[in-house]
Amino acid sequence: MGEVRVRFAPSPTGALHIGGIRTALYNYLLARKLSGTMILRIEDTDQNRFVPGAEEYIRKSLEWVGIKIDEGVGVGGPHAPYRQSERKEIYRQYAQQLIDSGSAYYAFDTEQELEAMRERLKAAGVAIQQYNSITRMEMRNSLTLKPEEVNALIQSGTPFVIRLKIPRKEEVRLNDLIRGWVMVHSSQIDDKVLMKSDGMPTYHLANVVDDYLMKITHVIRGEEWLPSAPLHVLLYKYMGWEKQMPQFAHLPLLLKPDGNGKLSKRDADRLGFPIFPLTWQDPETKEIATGYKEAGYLPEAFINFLAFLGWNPGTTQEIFSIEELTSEFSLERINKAGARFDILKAQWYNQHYLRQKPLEELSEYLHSSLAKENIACSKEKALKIVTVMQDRVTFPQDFWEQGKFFFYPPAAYEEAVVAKKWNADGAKVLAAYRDALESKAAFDASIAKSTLEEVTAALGIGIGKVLQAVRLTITGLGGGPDLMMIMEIIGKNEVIRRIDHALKTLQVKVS
RNA sequence: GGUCUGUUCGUCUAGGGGUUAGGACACCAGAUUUUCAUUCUGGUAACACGGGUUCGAUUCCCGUACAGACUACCA
Repeated sequence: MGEVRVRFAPSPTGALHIGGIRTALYNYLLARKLSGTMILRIEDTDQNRFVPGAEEYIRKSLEWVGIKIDEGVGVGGPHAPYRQSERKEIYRQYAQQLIDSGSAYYAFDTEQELEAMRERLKAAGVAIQQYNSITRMEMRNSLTLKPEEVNALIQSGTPFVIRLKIPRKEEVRLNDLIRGWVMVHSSQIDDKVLMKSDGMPTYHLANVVDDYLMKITHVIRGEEWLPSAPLHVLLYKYMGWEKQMPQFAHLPLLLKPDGNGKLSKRDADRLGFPIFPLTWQDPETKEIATGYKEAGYLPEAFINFLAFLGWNPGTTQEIFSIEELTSEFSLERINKAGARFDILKAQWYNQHYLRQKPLEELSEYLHSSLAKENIACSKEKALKIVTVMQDRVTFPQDFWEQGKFFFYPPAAYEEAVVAKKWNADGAKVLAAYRDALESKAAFDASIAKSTLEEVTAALGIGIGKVLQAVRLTITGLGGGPDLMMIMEIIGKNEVIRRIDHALKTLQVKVS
């Protein structure tokens, strides 16, 4: 076999969702694994559903997750254009070829006539109500009309579509790389529209023509396409392209976390997790949907997580860089069954990758994001904070969200902790600790600790008895990173200020 | 309804005619951390059901159930 060529062919009808990204990823992994070419084709043949900005969104999303396009929209290539709306003439020619060879025909039926036909069949108790080898003979098309009539209709500008003439009885077989042999009888397939009355091709025609012309070797797409794959096989056959027909691999679907059905944006909204890679604002409704990127997911975590939703290496290794994925990936190890989506696993991956990040990078991140909020923070302080916080965070923003006490005194003291840990001994120690700290020239974590030890020893109070009260005083919380490090980071003066404040406001509670 | 595709712990999955059915996430417990989290150790938990085939079936075959997709001049 020659060079491997795969394509990701989304339709620009809105934001690309997570399932689409996974499809793109599998295509990309196969291309890289086999030193092939990854093509991006935009399937914008439905003018009604076109959404401005969607194409750019697709490109940016792929870029964010690290999927590089070798050929296609945005990068060009030998088979340009890669936007189907710009290839209209090509499809028209091939549709004509099909008509000439007798594999397709013109149909002039109106929407009402089609509806009436379906109603009639339904009323008669016919199981399938479709335009097929039987019903087409009673419709208005170039099979039932005289050639002169057909010509007259076309000349007069009557809207028409071109339909594929599906044989009445033929066993259509295809060997799916994931599912094995799939057989469908042609009587189950309808005479699909190939060219719409607006002159645009439908997915079926455009897809087959482009895959052929662009020399695609593997069609990797979602399982929702499996039912129409036999139709595509027939198209290859009627075009005379059987030998060049790509191999098919239909991917299992992503299912909603709870209940039944496939994963949808509604589930994501309802359960509170992102469904899009990047934040997307619907140009119509203006509704904003937060993306994985903005929610704090690292692209490497996102990719690792996604790759494992339907694929596994067959070993117990679960952490894979994109490079490792490309070398281990294989179509054979893709599952058949749909995968239920679980955001908790994505969070675990994120936490893992975040911990692998170099401290310098994290502190740089913290420093710059604080600067954006106009919060003063030296680089040294940022580095200390991320050092002490790194193994407690899941998302980068947690450094700030769970570490506000590094910048502000507690706005309130956690009720439960006050009730349980604040006591007279604590207040007594704190008052003495405050004075002891004030008298010391130097200050850091170890001095903070030794001073506290001295004070508690002098008062004859166990340090464990009051430590939580000290923490409460400094952070307002019952848990957090090493207290002595927190004190070092905020500095002696701030520690004293917070103790004074706590003594003033919390004292009353013990009297 | 019809066609097609599926079905191993709660979830993602490994495995495959004879296994203590393995791992990960989640959950629970213990240890460490004079806090919480981390970390470590341990634990609960699965072959949808019914028939075959077979010495033996979770694994192969057939049904049933359940689930999903498709059934447009949408992709």
